[in-house]
Amino acid sequence: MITSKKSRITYSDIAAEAGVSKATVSRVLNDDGKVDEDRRKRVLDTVEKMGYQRHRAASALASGRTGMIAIVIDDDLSVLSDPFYATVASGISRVLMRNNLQPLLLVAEVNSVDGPVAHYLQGGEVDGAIFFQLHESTLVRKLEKIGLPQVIVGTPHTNMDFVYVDCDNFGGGLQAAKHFFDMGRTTIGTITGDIVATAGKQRLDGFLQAYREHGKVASKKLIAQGDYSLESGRAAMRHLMQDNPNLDAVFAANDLMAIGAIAIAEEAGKRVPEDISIIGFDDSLVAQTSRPPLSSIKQDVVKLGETAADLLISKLKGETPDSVILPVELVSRHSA
Amino acid sequence: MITSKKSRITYSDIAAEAGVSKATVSRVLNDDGKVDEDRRKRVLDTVEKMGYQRHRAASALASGRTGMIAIVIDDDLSVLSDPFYATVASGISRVLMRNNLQPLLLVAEVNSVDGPVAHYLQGGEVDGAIFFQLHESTLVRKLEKIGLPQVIVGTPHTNMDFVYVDCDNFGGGLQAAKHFFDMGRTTIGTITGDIVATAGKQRLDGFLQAYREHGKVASKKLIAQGDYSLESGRAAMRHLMQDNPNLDAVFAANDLMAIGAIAIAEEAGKRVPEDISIIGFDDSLVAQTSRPPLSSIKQDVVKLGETAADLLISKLKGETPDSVILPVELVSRHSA
DNA sequence: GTTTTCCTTGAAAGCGGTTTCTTTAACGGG
DNA sequence: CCCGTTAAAGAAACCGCTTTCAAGGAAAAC
Repeated sequence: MITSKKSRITYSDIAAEAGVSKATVSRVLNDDGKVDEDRRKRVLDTVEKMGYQRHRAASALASGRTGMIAIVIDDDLSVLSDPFYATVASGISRVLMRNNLQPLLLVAEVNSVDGPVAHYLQGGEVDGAIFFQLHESTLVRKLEKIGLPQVIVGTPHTNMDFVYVDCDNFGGGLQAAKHFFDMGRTTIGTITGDIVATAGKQRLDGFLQAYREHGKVASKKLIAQGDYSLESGRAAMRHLMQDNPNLDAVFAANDLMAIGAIAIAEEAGKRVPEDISIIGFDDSLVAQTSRPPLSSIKQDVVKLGETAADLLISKLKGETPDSVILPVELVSRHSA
Repeated sequence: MITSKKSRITYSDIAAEAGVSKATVSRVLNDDGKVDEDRRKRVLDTVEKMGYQRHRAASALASGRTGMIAIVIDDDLSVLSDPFYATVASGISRVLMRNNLQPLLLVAEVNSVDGPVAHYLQGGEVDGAIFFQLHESTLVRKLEKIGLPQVIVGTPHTNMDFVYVDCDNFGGGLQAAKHFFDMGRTTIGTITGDIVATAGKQRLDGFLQAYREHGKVASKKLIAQGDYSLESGRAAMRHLMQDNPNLDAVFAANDLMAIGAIAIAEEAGKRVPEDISIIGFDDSLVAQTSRPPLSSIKQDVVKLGETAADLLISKLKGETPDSVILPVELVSRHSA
């Protein structure tokens, strides 16, 4: 046997060894069907024996399919400190690799419709893209027109028929508020996130729904706006306590604001959870390290990524999958 | 002008339009030099005018260079909740894109020398790889032999001549302990991280160095081992306080353990920072949300990623860059 | 038994760049 | 003014895989 220096093994080698044509090898390796079972087996054995590895670039060039999926993350500083993205990405990565697809990480300014990212995605360098929820969906819309398969992590604002996956924000708000009612709390406030964005709005809507289900209406004074930052949580809590002397429960749209709220409550001499119960959202690390440990609405973030990848793969196959809403769950710690 | 349906613009188009050969176009676009300035300009103008975009796969096939860089992250659950990785990755991504390279995200089990990741990296699918510090460096060693350019984020255990980038762990420990001495503290303890791993060991060594510079030696009772988890921080702090009644300062090798330490100190009736000062490491989000806010050693994590990418690009050019240690800085909050 | 149809198989033409090799042109020296 | 030398430009081969197309053989239809 002539061991060639270090030249890679190609279809020609396989074909020669297995006594078939390159075309047949290709058909076998791409599950094209229409191949005699004997030959098929022979090819597969040879592939295995010779340790063949597909040359992606060659394949991409010939077929037009690159096997690359872009994970597009808007390069906003707030993104960086949030473990959420890394966790979702790991879920995505796992599923894609299992399907022989490569996750391409694009951290960049996404806002412009003809920035580098836009060009890149339109240039046929990827077979599909997974976007994280974005404020500006013009790019997504444009790519949709072009026909690039995409999936969005998070609920898009505009209710266009994008395929997306998100956790049950509404249900989370509902559960939190219900829990308070079940505890016998009466004056339940909420600190919202950015309610222009969908997640913030839905969490608030769920919260309001719980009031409705109890035949009540949440007065405006019980709703304070935040922006997901610690400081905004503190400010909002100050307003809530000032406007509602009997305040005995607060649902914050994320953990950071919840922690700010706890701090303010205790500074005002209130005990948590005895006097005021507090529930956050995300069940992040800070929820566990806070004192008292923060009760929080938990979402399965890895699953979020896995689902996004599954949806995209489904689209790649030409199917038209429905968007997915993943369930959330209240993790009871000490604060509620 | 005949506008072809949607066929992409190729070298042939450029060549025809500019009145040169494909070869010349290639030379211009790859900075091969040796091209007449006039033609060069003409080609570049034409490229601009026609909105040409390079076809990566074709380029990769012909040249053998894929333009892809793997970012390899060991798929360990602990990874997922740590924003560190995402932040580094964003730094990497930014620099790579600027250099027309693509970051490929590989989140997978890295440990095996012939697992899928290993095969992938050896298969010529990427031009280089950036590893996050790993316990098992056999794979890296193997790839080094093969000649794949790689850079490691974090200090490798084995002091082989891998190129790596890390923050100044030693300096961080040193600074923290020095700060305590400068404050007039006398009984300064430390809670170590995993001291089998390099970072943990170096932070401890820096800490010990401060003692030495003050002509003292830290007794063994002042060193408690942790494993970076909140609970281990609590346990270690209990030991420290028990063994050292006069304990008045603690340097913890990460923020999470520092927060555990604060909790234990306060439970024991000590005031932070009046009775006991505490400094953590990482300056993570939890340092800011903790009460009292945690003083911490801060590293520039984005820079870490950018540097890693710069180093790799340097290697790609055939240079042999030196490893880099980035400076750290003490962020004073309330706890020290 | 012969003709038609269906289906598997192989040959070959790309896919869009890169690179070697050859040609052509320019320049300087004798 | 001619020849040798050097440098830039072009032609063409090639990278490894996919896919069309035509051929051939088996099965089905007549």
